[in-house]
Amino acid sequence: MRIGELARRAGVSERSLRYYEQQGLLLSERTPGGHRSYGEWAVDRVIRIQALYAAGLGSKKIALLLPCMRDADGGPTERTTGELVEELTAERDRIDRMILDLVRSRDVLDEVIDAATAKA
Amino acid sequence: MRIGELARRAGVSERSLRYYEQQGLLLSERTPGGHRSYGEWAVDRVIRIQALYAAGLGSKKIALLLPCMRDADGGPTERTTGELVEELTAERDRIDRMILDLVRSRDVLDEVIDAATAKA
DNA sequence: GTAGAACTTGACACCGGTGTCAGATTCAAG
DNA sequence: CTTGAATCTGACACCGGTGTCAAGTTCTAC
Repeated sequence: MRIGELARRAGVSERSLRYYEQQGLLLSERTPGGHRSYGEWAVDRVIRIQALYAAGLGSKKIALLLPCMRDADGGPTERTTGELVEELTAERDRIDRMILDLVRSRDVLDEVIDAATAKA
Repeated sequence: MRIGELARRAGVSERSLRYYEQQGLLLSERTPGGHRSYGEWAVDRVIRIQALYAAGLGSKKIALLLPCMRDADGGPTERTTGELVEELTAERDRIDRMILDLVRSRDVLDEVIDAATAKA
C-alpha cells in the first residue's frame, strides 16, 4: 500500500509518516519512480509508534526500542542491551507516575463535572 | 512564604510560578517592596496546576477549571457553566484515552524489559 | 549601613512533532 | 498521449511551558 492509504488506516498524517521514516522508525520500499510502498505490517507499527510518542518517548528512544519488540512485522528482535534496559525501566517508571497523575486529574475533572451536573 | 520557598515545596521553578501568575492561575500578595507572598494554600494549588498541565490541559482551560474546584484554598467555587462542562467532559474523555494508551505502552515496555531480564 | 542573598521585570531561545505551502515528479486511467 | 490525483523533497512556522541571562531593586542579618 502507499502512503496515503497507510496514513488513513493508521490515523496519522502523511507528514508524520515521512517524519517517522526520517527518524529511522519506519522503513519503506520504493517504487521505481521513488514512491513509498508499505506492507500490511506497517499499520500496526505506525499505531505502536503513535502510542509511544503519546507516552512521551522521543524519537531516539523509540528507535532503540522498536527493534527489541517481538512483533508481527517480523523484525529481527534484537538483543536488548543492559544500558537500554535501564533507560526503558526509567521510562516505564516515568509512565507509571504519569498514569497516576492522569488518573488524579481525571478524577478531579469528574468531580467538577458531577458537581455541575447533579446540581439539580 | 515567598516564591523561593513555594518553588521548593511545590517542586517547580520560580519561572513557572511567575508564569502561572501571568496566566491568571495563581494569585499572590505583594510586600511593600513588590515581592510576592503566598499563603499555605498555594502549595496545593501549584501541585494541582502541575497535574493539570501534565494531563495536557492548556493554561486557558486550567484557568476556567480552577475556580470551579472546591478546595482548601477557600476559593469561591464558581458555578460551572454548561459550555464548560462540555469542554471538561471532552478533556476527561481525552485523558481516559491517554491513560489507556499509556497503560498499553507501559505494558509493551514491561514486556521488553522482562524478556531482556529473564533471558538467563 | 552594608554586604550578599533573594527577588523583580523583560527578553530571547529551545524543543520536537506536526501543519502547510511550493514546485517538481510519478502513477493510473481514459 | 494526456490529464488529474497522488506522491516526492525541502523549507518555514507554530505552539507553549520552561530555561536562562541581564540589570536593577528589596530584603535580612550583622
